[in-house]
Amino acid sequence: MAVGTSELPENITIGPLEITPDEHLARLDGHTLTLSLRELRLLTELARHADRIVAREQLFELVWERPMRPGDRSVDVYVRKLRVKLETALPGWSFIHTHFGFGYRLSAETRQPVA
Amino acid sequence: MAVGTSELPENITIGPLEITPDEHLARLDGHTLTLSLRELRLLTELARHADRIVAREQLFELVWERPMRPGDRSVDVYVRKLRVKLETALPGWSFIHTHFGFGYRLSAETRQPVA
DNA sequence: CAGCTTGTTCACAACGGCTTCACGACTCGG
DNA sequence: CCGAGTCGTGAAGCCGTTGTGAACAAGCTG
Repeated sequence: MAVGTSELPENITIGPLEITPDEHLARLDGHTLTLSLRELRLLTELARHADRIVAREQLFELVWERPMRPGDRSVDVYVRKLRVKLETALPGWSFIHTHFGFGYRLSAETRQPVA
Repeated sequence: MAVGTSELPENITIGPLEITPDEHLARLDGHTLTLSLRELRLLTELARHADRIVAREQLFELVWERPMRPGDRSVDVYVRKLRVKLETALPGWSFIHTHFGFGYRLSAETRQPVA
């Protein structure tokens, strides 16, 4: 596979979460998620920076490909949408973690021990 | 693998759905479906890409073997016809899933937990 | 030719996605 | 414990996409 020409989005696995940006597809626990374009792109960017905090502004620019206007809440709104869909598809796990004043971080964590 | 021209269609099984393109035949839950040529070909192409999203245009070109004109709704209409026949033959399951802005995806899912 | 099936196209209804706003809950420094 | 700023959340409005029923044309069969 040629690497480096232009950043090809590749498959990403974060615990039970698998993302295949090429195919506009994300699966959780084997179950295909129904995501809108923005939702998928946001999830993809979070996943590409898994376990690291991504600043809200950086996240916006990666997904929306334009600078974020001050006070724009779009990222929050889409984080919410993703959280709902992820929680629905796989209850008991949490993926998107808020870092107050900084941004968000993606990592697969079980809220309860997997009993 | 060469793609497209001379590939012999093979039998495909997607959950309770079995397709035998050779015999222009599709069975659902043991029940033989009555499909027109277009319907069968559409279903077959969806099945060949099971669990993946097939873009509307790609689907059209696979089935109609000519480029899709902008605004052509044929795929939608035939998806509808297939959905009706599939639902009639096996209520409670859904097979053809819409991915807004991209296309369709075939996978066997029960709407209600199989209690 | 009459009747049926298939395929195509259209028009309108219904739905989904994106953006923005409003308000309440929360966090943190002091 | 307070206040300012940040985040969570639900909903409205607009618009493009998809769902749906039906009309119409073409071909086949008896």
